Amino acid sequence: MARDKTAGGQQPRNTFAPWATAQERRPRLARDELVRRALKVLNAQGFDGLTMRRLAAELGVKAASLYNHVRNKEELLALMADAICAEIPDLDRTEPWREQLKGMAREVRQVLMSYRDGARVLAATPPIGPNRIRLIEQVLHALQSAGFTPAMVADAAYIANSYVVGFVLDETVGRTADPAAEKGRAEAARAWFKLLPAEYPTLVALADALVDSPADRRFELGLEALLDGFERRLGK
Amino acid sequence: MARDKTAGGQQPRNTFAPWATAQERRPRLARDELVRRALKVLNAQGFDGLTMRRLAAELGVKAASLYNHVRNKEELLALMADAICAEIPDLDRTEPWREQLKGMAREVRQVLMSYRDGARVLAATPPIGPNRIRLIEQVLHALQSAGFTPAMVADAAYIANSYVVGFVLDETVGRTADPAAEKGRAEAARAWFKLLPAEYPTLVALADALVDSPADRRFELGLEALLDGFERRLGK
DNA sequence: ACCTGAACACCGTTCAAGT
DNA sequence: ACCTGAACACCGTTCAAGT
Repeated sequence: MARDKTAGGQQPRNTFAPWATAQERRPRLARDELVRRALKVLNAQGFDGLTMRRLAAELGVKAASLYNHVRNKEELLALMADAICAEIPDLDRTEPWREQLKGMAREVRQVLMSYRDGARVLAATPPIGPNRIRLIEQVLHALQSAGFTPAMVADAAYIANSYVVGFVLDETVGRTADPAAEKGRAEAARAWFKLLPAEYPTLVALADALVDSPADRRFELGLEALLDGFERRLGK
Repeated sequence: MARDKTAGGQQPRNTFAPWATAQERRPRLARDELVRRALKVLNAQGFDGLTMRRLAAELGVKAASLYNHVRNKEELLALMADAICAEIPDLDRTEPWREQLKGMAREVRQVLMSYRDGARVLAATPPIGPNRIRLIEQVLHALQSAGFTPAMVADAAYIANSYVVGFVLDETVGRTADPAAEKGRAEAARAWFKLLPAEYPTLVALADALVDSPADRRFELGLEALLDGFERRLGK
């Protein structure tokens, strides 16, 4: 009873496990579909709204069924993180190391921003998926080829990753999808800054600069600053 | 019934609300005590284990009572974040701007690391408490006095904050309190790195450098790199 | 002014039972 | 091989009721 509530469709009734009857067992497909749908729920509900029960409902299934495909929510999140990273393209090895790292950082930020709370998924999850490792490998390679020492390669890669994810995390927190609401938030912040008591003169004076600082420019600035610092240590 | 389970003590039975009978109403004290205890629960149980119900138990009270002192858990977390920031000392205005920022960054990291999941509390919370604002004011002042443009002051302050919090967040994730377990984790990571398939030659080659990179050195490196980058833009 | 009991609407996860 | 019902041990939050 109560079947077919999920989609409006002419597709098979249960879009999650139709292959079970349609052909050979293909557990791989099930997992991929699971993750795809989990990302859909993430975009619709946000990180805190992504729930095993809601994902199950999205799949037209009961929550307990999910545990046939995934050990627990932690594993689901790890799979989601890797699926997100799968969208990040390979580095272009023909470019100089600085350009390679810059491109990678921009791509990571862009992909993370294309999902609601994408950075939170990455931050909540150990970097063990094949796609994340692929990216790490490439960053390490670019730095090593540039002539950095092994210790410096390791540190620079860590730092670059933590900068990008931390930045997007910061950028995302308390953010809404609605651009009108965003504008309201900005104006409220501006007014709030300007009304601060006199103990905070610099903050009041810089209120406009703080509110109007575009995240894109800020991201580039921090990135260039970091790369400047790395470059300076190329001879070690 | 079942009173006095909380402490082992000769203090008043209910250490949370004794002032209610002891003297005038002092709601301020109650809030401070609430936050103090919440931080204790945080250290004992971690961010995910910090629960309104557990905090209530720690205070010898039922969960519903907490809502007399705090609007909701979000507000509690904001108060906790500000209490943590209260421990971070003022900048020393007699020092050059670089030293001031470096000192602040180190202090923030140190204080965040002194609490279990301290960085998660900061990251989950908007920077609106008086102590956080005090720190922002001081960083802005240091940068402005150094001669950076308003836009650059705003960006550099944002970036510095996001670097420090992001770094500690990264540093903390999946970490345990037990140093023996930490050592085990490191060795497992080393072995895991070395066993990666041949598509990841750089990662395998750098396994030792990656595992042995001390977080302190890494933090300093990223910090110096950022400050180098900022300094380079002093003339704008 | 504060605390409590009881409830509401949720969580993640397990497990015997079904097909 | 997979899904379900039912349960377990939790969540945050509200609200009428007590003192």
